[in-house]
Amino acid sequence: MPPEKSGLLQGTLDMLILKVVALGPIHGYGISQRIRQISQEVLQVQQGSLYPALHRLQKRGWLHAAWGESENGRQAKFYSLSPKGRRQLAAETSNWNRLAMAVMLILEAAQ
Amino acid sequence: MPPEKSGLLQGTLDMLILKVVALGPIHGYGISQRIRQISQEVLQVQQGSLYPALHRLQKRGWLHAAWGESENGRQAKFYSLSPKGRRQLAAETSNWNRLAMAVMLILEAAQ
DNA sequence: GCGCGTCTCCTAGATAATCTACATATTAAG
DNA sequence: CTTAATATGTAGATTATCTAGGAGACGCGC
Repeated sequence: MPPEKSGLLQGTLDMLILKVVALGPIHGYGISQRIRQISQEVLQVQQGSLYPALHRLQKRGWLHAAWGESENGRQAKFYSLSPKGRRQLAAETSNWNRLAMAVMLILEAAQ
Repeated sequence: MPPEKSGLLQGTLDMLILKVVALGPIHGYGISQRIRQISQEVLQVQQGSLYPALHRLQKRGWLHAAWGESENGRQAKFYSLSPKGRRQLAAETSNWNRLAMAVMLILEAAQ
């Protein structure tokens, strides 16, 4: 039963990445740390999910990537949000809100 | 791009079904209607998702099924929640709350 | 009596996201 | 000198959900 060990809600990864990148240019490894940190250790992005997702988002023109130097002086690929990515983030966020509210309506339905 | 046409948040269907069944015995077709209705048309469960899910939940011992007669006098399979199913619903609900709160933390992170 | 929409069940195959597990290189710390 | 952390990546498995079918029964309008 993998659902309970899942560190993510399926379908939210793209949105989470876009949001974190929207806070400022950041490299892949940093994105996963930031998501963990902001979510207080609740959300954990596996590397096997992270990198394919980054490539996917880049391919769709939502992220731009450029090699640079990390805080520790290492080579790292820094991602930033394109205008298209910004629009996508807005769309996904509003969709998430609609759906999450709807789920809560069900969960709070009178016993 | 299927994410925006999705009538569901991936991974929540089992929980939604368990919750609706927890409100009282109900047949499959009724479950999908009820989810749509309570969610104010936001959540839409396709039949191709619904029936496999019901069989899955039954197989895991969370639901019990029995043939009966619907409100319209037709043959319908009525589902009810087993004790195991009740525990599962509680677990999934608390997990959902944890994850949904964490997602919101990210989405509300300072710009 | 016919056709149509709705109710109610079902399955097969496609799609796509995420995970596990692996591989690699560099640096810091012990 | 070896382990942990930083940083990137891929291949293959798993699994949920969707699309697109099929089927039977009932009620209603004509």
